[in-house]
Amino acid sequence: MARMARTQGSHSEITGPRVREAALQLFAKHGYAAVSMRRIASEVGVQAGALYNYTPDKQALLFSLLRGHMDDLLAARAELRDAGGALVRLERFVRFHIAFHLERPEAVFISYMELRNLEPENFAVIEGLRREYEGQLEAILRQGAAEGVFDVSDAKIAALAVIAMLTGVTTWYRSGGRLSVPEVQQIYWTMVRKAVAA
Amino acid sequence: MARMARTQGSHSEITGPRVREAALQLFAKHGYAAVSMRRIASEVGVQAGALYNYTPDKQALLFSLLRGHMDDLLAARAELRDAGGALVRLERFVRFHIAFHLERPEAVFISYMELRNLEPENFAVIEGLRREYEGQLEAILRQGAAEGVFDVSDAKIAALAVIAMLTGVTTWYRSGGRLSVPEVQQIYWTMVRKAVAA
DNA sequence: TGGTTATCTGAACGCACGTTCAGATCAAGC
DNA sequence: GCTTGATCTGAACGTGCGTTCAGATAACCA
Repeated sequence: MARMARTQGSHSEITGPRVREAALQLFAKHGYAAVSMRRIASEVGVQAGALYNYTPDKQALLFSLLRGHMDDLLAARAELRDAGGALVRLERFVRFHIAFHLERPEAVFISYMELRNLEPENFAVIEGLRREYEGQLEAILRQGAAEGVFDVSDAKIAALAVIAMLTGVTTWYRSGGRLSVPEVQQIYWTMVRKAVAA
Repeated sequence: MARMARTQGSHSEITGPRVREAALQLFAKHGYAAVSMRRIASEVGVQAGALYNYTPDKQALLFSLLRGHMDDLLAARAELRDAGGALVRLERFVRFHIAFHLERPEAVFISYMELRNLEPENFAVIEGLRREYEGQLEAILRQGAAEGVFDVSDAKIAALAVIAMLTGVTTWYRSGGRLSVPEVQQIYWTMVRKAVAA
């Protein structure tokens, strides 16, 4: 006797997140274009058609993942206490950035790699959120320059350089490896502090 | 009257490089998996079948591009004078890395993005070449630590951090923009020098 | 318990993919 | 100028793609 339609225990609150999680992992591992809807469905344990209960199409699924990641990033950053002198603000930023990014390496990966697979208007949205985040670091660097504790000839470039350096941890860090997250934070914070110091 | 086969002016010395160049540009812009052989062929002005005079398959084409890029990188680096104290060696490395990478942004891009589309044994080759390059910077940092001019707690991590920061220039630099290459080199060299200074 | 809605299957659609190959045409050397 | 080999066309192959949808079944609610 064939099971032909709605399956036992099926629930959108369960299947929905599983679809997103499977897509995230597969996109990170193989790339958006290389992953088929059928492959995502098979990971979830469902037929391909069922995915369309959760996304209007494949592109929207990718965008939703990137958008969610950027929203999470900005929300987590907004929850951080952010008062004080430029030096302590920078230290908080550095430690936050590393911890946040090491917690979700797949989302970080696709947020950098799959931008080009976004339709132009979707791309613009993500790009805008990213610039907002970069702008926060830039503001800290400017504050420090004004306070006289930092010496950066170009705050915008310095912000991009620091973020590139910090985000790079996701390419080599392996949990359970030689270094713990706090140790990594300490190493990078030391380098950043010296790099921008007056 | 239909032109049916070999076309006028066709030459492997001409078509071959054009195939590689078209593949490089398209892979960089849209990603390996998203670019079809037909699309590459159309860019070259040829039918898809003709590409197979120049590569056994699509995967080999990608690998050849990455391999060529890494070989170019190591060869160019090897041509550099590399004697002297750690400080001047580091400065040479930084300026070289920026100049080299800004000259071939597409190759840099795919060398980082399309690694996951390499078959395991091809991946291992590229990974090995990359480690060799990273090792050269690491050695400079160790030398500087021994000389007492650098203070880096972990030379391997510091090397990766510096390379990530430097390579990041390719994501924002636009030729004809606000900054010239020498200006960019100066900004980054200043930050790197301070970051690792004793 | 019965009716309604949410969820999923299975099949189908047209299309594009990577790759192969026989045959046509051009370039080059004698 | 003819022959030979290099180069390309055009068609074809099987496969897998994203997406749609009618119908079947489970979950839910009155």
